Amino acid sequence: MERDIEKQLKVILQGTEDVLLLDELKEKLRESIDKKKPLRVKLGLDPTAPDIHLGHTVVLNKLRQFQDLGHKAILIIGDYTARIGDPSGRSTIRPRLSAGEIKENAKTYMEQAFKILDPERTEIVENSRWLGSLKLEDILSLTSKFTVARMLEREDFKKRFQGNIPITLMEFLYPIMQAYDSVAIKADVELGGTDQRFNLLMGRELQKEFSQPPQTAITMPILVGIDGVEKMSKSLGNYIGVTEPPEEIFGKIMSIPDNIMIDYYKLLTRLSNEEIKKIECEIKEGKLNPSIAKRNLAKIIIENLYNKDDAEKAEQTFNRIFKQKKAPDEVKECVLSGKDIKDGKIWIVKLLVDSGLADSNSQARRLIEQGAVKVGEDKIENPNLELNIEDIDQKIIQKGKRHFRKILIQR
RNA sequence: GGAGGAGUUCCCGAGUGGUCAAAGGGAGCAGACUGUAAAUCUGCCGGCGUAGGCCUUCGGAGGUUCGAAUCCUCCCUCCUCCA
Repeated sequence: MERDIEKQLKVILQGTEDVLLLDELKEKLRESIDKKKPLRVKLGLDPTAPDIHLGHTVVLNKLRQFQDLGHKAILIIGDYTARIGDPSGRSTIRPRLSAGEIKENAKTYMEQAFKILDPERTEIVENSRWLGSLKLEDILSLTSKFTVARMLEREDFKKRFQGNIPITLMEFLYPIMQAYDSVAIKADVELGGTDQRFNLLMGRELQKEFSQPPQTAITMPILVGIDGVEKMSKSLGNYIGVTEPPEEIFGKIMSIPDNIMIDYYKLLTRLSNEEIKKIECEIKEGKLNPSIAKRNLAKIIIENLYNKDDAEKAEQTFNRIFKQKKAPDEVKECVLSGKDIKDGKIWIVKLLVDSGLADSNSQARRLIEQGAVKVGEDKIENPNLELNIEDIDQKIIQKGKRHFRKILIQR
């Protein structure tokens, strides 16, 4: 029994930032094992954007681990809360979304979340189910349980308040609604990023008000984006989407700064602490080449989202392009038709723009001047060059290291 | 309701009558190098033109002026303070 608890704990605690409270969690596990009753583990996702990225998967992975330990995952689609917008970590008010947008987003969210979760052991609920039917009376009753001072204890609210940056009353309501979700589904555990700490704690408090045992709050570190600086987010453009093609993911992982690699290992793979420590040490001692470690990381991540084959292929493509400096097997095609061809010739600048390799003539010209353009094996140096279409049919045109187009002439 | 402040090129941000397509930083792209699309260094970074040059841009619309991102008028948006 004790060993069982320890075993589960080890998995659960992997990579976590904080557990409130750990002793409570142990008790819950004990009871769960004792009565063979799985824990109800809550994760709320607000469908505020159509795609999920690796940042979201940190917490999804944790939920998956709970599932693998036999617990029940309860995924709350925050279709109602999305309309308010979580103020966590924000310095400004969020733009509000329409019901239609939210519905669309929720759909893709689900599909993508199941790249990680086991659908068999997941319960999905939309929080509009209970939040939507609350009456003003109910809301008054809920809000009466919390004080303004308590709200302002929260770091981001405090900062905004002190910095004279507006906070709407609606935003104050957000944590309360999220807390109410926990009451509604009787959560034993709630997962979230560290920025969710306050919201998770509110859940505990509200559950107590409703005479429920308070949920254990487990927070996961926030994943830093591929720029290595800001947190991963779509709006900052430093993200890797879970639906991106394997080759793209591979490349993006290879482009993360070395110094965040270990964090990625910790948060995006299910390797044990020991295994990760080992990798870290070997890199430090010079036994393991960081680029190899990064390759492995990329493969593990792709394997989780796709499968082993795709991971292998992605690596091969990468090798082809960067090691052998060759075009990949599959190259986007660019079909040229009559209108840009004059007397059987086409201007190189035009070709670059038409194929989408350059945004404008000026840019294309600059690229050529910088020696970034190749047609077939030949580097192009003259921006005024006119190419015979006979010579370039089926050839590959390349911009920089990694952008290729195969030319097809349509007659 | 009253008073004040702000809106600049993808983002941040400098710029208060000509030398402004607009400093600086970031992002992006390219080149060199490498262990990688890391790091570092260098270049490019509104559009059109082979080029001289031309065109469009500084919240919007007008106006003053030989000339405006910069001055004036009106409008729009955002923010702060007082109530």
